[in-house]
Amino acid sequence: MTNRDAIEIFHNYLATKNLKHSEQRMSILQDFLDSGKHLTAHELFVLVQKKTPSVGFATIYRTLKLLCECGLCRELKLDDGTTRYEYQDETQHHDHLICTKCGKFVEVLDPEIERLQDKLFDAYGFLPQRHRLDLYGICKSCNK
Amino acid sequence: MTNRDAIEIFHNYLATKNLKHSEQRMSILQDFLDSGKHLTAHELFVLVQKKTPSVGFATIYRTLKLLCECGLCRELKLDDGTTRYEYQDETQHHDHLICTKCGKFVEVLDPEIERLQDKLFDAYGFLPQRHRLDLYGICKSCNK
DNA sequence: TATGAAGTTGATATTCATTATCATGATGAA
DNA sequence: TTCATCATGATAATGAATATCAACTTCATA
Repeated sequence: MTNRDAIEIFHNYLATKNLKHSEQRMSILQDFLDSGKHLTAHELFVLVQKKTPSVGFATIYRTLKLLCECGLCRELKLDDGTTRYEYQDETQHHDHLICTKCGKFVEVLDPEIERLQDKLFDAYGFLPQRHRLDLYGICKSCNK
Repeated sequence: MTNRDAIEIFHNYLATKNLKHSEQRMSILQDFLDSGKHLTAHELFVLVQKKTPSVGFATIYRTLKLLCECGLCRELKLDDGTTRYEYQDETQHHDHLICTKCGKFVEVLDPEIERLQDKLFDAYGFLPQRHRLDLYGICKSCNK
């Protein structure tokens, strides 16, 4: 999915909800797309402020909420209590390897694990909705 | 592991840290052990207050922290933002199936998934520390 | 069993992330 | 251009968790 696609998804979502465009929303989306992934709200705030200093903190949260609603963003509540937001390509689910020293995120996917998870849902009579797998460890460069 | 074992672990931990026993700590541990698992701090607070009304909120948090430190308790930060504490039998790691309607927790374990996770750590050169797998869905009784 | 150093407590203040409020400003269909 | 509606920034408010502090316990020692 290109940035253009993402922007269109956002526009369409605003349209269906009778919401309006705004410079702030576009600016936030742009920085969100351009930046590395897995930002905190505060980190995104700092990024956006560089180009659009007038943007307020509340608008960051409001826009992140919209992005989550339209599927472009995923909210990650980590075990250390922080919340991070990552750009989500709907077509590409993944889990995370997280370095507990430097905070590095690696996106991983193991089809076999995914399959076994569905088997677990099934075994307990659950209707699967989503899952959350975070693998915490120490990355190669931190482990020297 | 019996409750008696757990209490001994807690006592030993206090001893090694030169910490003291107290009625409050024992009362909290007892309720924590007796109750169902996966309590919020507030739920535990309410439980404890029934028997020991004078116990303050801060002491609940302080004691939960100690219990986590000595391995009797695991803190779960859930995707809905709530934090729950579960009694942890060190010998028995498990993951969770969580019903998004009624909040039911089912403890599950798939040795094959565990094995594949270690393979993932390995494939990316990570030193494994821990992981976190939450499966969200709708349980049988909520799906009727 | 009395002492006292050190740890513990409850109440409360504080912090921090997030959300709600509200007066003012921006958007866009007509 | 109008104007109903929505969005915004500033700020207040919330809620969970932690820090502070004076008063109270604990427990090793005398």
